[in-house]
Amino acid sequence: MTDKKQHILEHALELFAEKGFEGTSIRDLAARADVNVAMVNYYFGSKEKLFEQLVAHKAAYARVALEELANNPNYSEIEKVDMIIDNHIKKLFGNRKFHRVLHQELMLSQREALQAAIVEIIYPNSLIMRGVIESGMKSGLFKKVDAPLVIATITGTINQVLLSRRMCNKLLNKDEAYVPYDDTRFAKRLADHLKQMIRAHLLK
Amino acid sequence: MTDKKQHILEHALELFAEKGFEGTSIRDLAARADVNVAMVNYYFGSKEKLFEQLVAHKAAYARVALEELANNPNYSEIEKVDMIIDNHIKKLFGNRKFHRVLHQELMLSQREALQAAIVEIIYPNSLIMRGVIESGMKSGLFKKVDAPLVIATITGTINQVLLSRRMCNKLLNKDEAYVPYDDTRFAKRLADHLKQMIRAHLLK
Amino acid sequence: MTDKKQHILEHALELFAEKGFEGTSIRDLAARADVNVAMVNYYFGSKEKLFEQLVAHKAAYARVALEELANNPNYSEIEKVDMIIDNHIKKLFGNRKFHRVLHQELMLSQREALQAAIVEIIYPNSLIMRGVIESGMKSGLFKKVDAPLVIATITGTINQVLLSRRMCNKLLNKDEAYVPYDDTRFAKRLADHLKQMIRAHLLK
Amino acid sequence: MTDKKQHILEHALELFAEKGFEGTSIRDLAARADVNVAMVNYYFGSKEKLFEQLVAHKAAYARVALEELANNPNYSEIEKVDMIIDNHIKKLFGNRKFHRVLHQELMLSQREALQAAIVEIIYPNSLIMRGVIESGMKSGLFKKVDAPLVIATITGTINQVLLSRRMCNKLLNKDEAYVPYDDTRFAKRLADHLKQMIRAHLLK
DNA sequence: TATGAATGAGCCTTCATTCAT
DNA sequence: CATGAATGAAGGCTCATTCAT
Repeated sequence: MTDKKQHILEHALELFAEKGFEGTSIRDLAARADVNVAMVNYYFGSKEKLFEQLVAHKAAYARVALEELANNPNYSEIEKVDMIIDNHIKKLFGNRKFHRVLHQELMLSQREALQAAIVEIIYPNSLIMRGVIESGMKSGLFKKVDAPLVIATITGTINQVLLSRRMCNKLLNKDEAYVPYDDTRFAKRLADHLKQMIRAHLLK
Repeated sequence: MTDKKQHILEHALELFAEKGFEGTSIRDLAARADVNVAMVNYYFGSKEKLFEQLVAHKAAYARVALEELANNPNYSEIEKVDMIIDNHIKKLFGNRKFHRVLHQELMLSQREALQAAIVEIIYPNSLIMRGVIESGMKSGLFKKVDAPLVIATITGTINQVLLSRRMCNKLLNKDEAYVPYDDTRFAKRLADHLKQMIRAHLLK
Repeated sequence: MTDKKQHILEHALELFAEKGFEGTSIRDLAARADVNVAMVNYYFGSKEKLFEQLVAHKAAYARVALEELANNPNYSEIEKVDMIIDNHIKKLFGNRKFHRVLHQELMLSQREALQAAIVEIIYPNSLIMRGVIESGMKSGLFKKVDAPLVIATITGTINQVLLSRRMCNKLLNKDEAYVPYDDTRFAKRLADHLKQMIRAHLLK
Repeated sequence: MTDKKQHILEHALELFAEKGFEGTSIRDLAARADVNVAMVNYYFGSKEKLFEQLVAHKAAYARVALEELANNPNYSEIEKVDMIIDNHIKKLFGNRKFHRVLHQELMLSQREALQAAIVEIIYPNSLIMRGVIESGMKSGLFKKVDAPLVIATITGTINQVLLSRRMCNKLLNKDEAYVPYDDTRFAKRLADHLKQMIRAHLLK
């Protein structure tokens, strides 16, 4: 992919995250990326296709494998859960703009095809988490729990603080200027909370 | 409020939930509610004000008596937590369209005033939950936990399954036609998961 | 005519003078006159008809007779010219809002029928002036002059200072807040100028 | 400036002169100039800015060398006045559409910024005339006169016949089809009237 | 007589997109 | 490969007017 396309995608991500798909105009985008308005259609065909390419392009990050971790026999299931939590927080915090864009789309009932694609991006990680949890249950290390909902808890808790900074800050009693996602202490705090809770829930 | 206004608000809620604020045009809205396009501006002044009124109107439901529950001395803190979970699931499931609309807006960095209003709607519930948890910690019933993040877990878990039916079904291995939110067994399943996990996390 | 109609016409005159016909909405008008928007159509049938009635109603003032003066044998023609000038200034200054409305319409090539009506309002006065001037020429008191253009000079000079206060003040080196039309000294100054010039032009 | 812009401006001038600023819609304008409705905003940004550019563009004609004439020592003041009158009539007759547009705006109390711009266009000419008259008074050639009002007479007389053809024809006893502004004999007649009158008024 | 509610048409503007170069 | 020019469609909104009461 050319640098220019990369450049446009990068700025598009920001704008979509800030203003949503409909709220972002090609003019906005061209202005922000400092390219001609015709460039977008020239490179991507349409605004919608740009959006799809953005998802496809950025999705790469999501496909870095939790898999290895899941298959590694050197760790116990509970250690794997801990690592998954750490890994997940790090990844989502680092890609929070993209993550917001995904969730915006997921929430709407338009662009169904894209939604399916997004699910395919997000779901594999869930599957791996599930594998670990079920393995833990089978081996007798974990209690019998509702694995899908445990996963919903892990991702849901992270999303809850990730998707709206305003809401997050209110919850944490922070002032509006605080950016929790750049604060490694907050990442640790969140990870600790999740690990502790999930351990209490899973371990016999 | 007149029936017509109610009527418009009801349909607007649907559309906003499906297509987002920007994605919904006044013409869409008028067509869905079967009124003249000028009606919307006649009644509400502008699309934005319609949205605000929608939030203000629907927000009424949110001010139900969680507070009474929290202050009721007949229940222990852990019982209160259970009840809060049940109450929360019921309330959010029943108003999921509105809830989706709120979260869409919350995710974007536009219409700041509206966001602040939304926070004011959602936050009080968090505050009450927090009071219960802290009371439980003080009384020695609960372990020392990160109360704000416990709340994030409760609301985040519910949101995770609520905000995207497609994602939820995928997670649960259900087919696409399944509507978990109308299935009381699913509500119970979710409540059980949350209660069990939160109990494990909170109780000494 | 009812008080209410009068009331509406009065406020309509102001608005039309300030903002023009197209620039004035029935809503503006209803708000300014503090009546229901439907009143205007109820009373006058349409915005255009209101305008026509406004012209017809206010035109009455214009038909107060210069005639008597013109036919009065006790005055010489030059005395009559002086009186016509004084009379004209007084009348136009006193009805400057209406006069502005007339000239706005006269300048546009819409509402042709109305234009004809406006000409009929203004023209008679010209005719009388013309009679006086021609009588003066015939009696040998006046030089041979271009009577229609003399009239154009009298009315044109008054209009020049009357139709745009901003331009008038600039010309007179007055600040923007000055309202020349309420200042009797300015009326006298204008009359003196016209009389002196017209006398120099007419008298042998 | 591109041909297309010129083209639009030309037709816009016509329409504004016929129907006023508010009375002219962008659709009218696009239809008359045979361009897309979006073109106007593409080129000018808004209807109001189009108008401003129209004024700015056409105003160029107004900055002709009246000044040189006024400063030319080879002519006496009365000769200069004569030349100013000729020059003024020629200029205004030749740009009567533009001139009507200016006066329409000048008459209304909206778009104040534009009015100020218009005054800046028209006023310099007045200033030059004034300089000539005052110079004549100082040199003893002219009587003591009210210079600003002499200018009001010159411009006012021309405007009086210029701004409404209908009124002008009525005054001149011409039929409605007559176009005085294309008739050089009428221009001469008007010039003769003004020169003769102003001479009688000014010269000792 | 008087008016709040309702409407279809039209307003200016911006949109995503296409095209000629 | 890149882009300024151009466009039809749609955007939110206001208009004068009508209607039921």
